[in-house]
Amino acid sequence: MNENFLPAVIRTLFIYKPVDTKRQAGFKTGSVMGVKERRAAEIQFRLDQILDAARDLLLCDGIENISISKIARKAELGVGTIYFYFKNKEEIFISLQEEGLSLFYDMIQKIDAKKIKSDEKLRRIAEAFYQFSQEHKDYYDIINYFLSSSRAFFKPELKNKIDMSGHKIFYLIESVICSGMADKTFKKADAKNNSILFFAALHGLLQLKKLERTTLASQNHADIYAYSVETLINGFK
Amino acid sequence: MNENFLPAVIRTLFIYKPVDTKRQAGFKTGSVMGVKERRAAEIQFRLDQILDAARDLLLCDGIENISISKIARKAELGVGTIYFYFKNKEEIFISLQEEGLSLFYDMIQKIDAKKIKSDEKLRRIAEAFYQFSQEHKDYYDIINYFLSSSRAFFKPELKNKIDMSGHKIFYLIESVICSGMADKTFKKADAKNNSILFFAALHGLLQLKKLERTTLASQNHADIYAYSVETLINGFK
DNA sequence: TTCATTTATCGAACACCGTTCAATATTCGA
DNA sequence: TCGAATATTGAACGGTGTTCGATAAATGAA
Repeated sequence: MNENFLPAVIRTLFIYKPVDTKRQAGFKTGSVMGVKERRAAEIQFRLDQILDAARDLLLCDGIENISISKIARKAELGVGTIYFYFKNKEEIFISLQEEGLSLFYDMIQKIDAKKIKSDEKLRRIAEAFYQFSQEHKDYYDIINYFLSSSRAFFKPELKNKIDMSGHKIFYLIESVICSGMADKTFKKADAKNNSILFFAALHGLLQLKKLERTTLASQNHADIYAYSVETLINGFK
Repeated sequence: MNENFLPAVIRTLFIYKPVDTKRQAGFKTGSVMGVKERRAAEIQFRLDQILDAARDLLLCDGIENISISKIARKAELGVGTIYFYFKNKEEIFISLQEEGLSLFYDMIQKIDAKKIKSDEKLRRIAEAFYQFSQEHKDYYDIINYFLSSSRAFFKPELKNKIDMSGHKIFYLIESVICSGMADKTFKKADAKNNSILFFAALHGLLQLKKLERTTLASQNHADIYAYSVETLINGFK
């Protein structure tokens, strides 16, 4: 049956899913919402719909198994519609990466809020990073997707979106180190550089996890990680 | 023209390239080489032929633009032939990665051979790593391809091949740190753990290079790297 | 030499992928 | 009510990695 031969109103009510889903979500023409607002809400609805599908796929099947056609099928949309809302696959990935970074930020932000010494904060942040890479492996994968991609640089606008979320994390670590220097827990040094070193080292160590049991030999990776965290923190003191 | 209708001998001499290339390479039937040896040499010849093509593509067009069909075209072989000599694309990549690791090993091995203090050796190794990531970017990319892939683990046999080359590098760094501990340049500690931390930190820092000028803000990446190397080495003292 | 077996080569075929685009439907503002 | 703008679609495109049956060449035993 070719749906296109049905009167539009019938299609809208019974077949034409996109509109139908919007209706279900409670969008109404009328005086409650202005036209502009409703449009904005509808666009947001579609963006969420697509990202929900993409996130499902990420968390279920892993980053390697996300494809536009799968996203489209799961979101009950056509492939072309995806490209109406996102410039390309990378842009969808960036949104998911932002979710991941934001999730991680929340974790370390809670640690920062605690009334504990700076060195202990760093220790717990490192612990949280390790935990994040294990328990939210898929989000961690998608963060790595950008961090370790071989394309030399991102297009400026994409880069900015990525960096917004990343910057907050670096900044938090830097501020922890800074206050550690203020209360003499840490010796005076370049806090920004130290925060980058700290993060980079943890990141590098997590990447080496897959060499566990061969190159890293009998060593237990978690032990190496814990040892390294202590060594780094001691270096700051 | 369908080559298959030509008598076999004609095809062999004028058209059937594979045999032709082998001939050019000087393989002869006869008493000089045993049959087994010649076969082994021919196989090696094909392996090299394929890897040469793959390496050319890697160094010319970058890791993202290597495809089996391109390798086949460049090597003047059929696609199927590639799969007769390599199980899959990953296996070709592993061979190239081994080349890269071996190249890097040679660089740091020369440093290790010098009669300089251990801390200076580490400094120069770090420098060499940075240099390697810049001047042999394509080799560095293909090393990262495996280090940062999201597939949880490699099949055991592949893993072993990867680790053979990687292990030597870690071992060399460890031995430098070890002898530094012996002559009191470094304080006593777990040399293996320290070597892993050292390498992981450098690796992490190099990955962060692409955040230069945004998340890393105005900071110059080379400066951060140099600072970090000093900080790490000081931590070992 | 003959001839079956093994080894080697090939490229079409397969099932995907990300992306584009003309066709079309819907909504909007005048 | 009627263009214009917006939204949706899926087929089509040119690519990917991999498989496989057809076929040729080399081998070794009879």
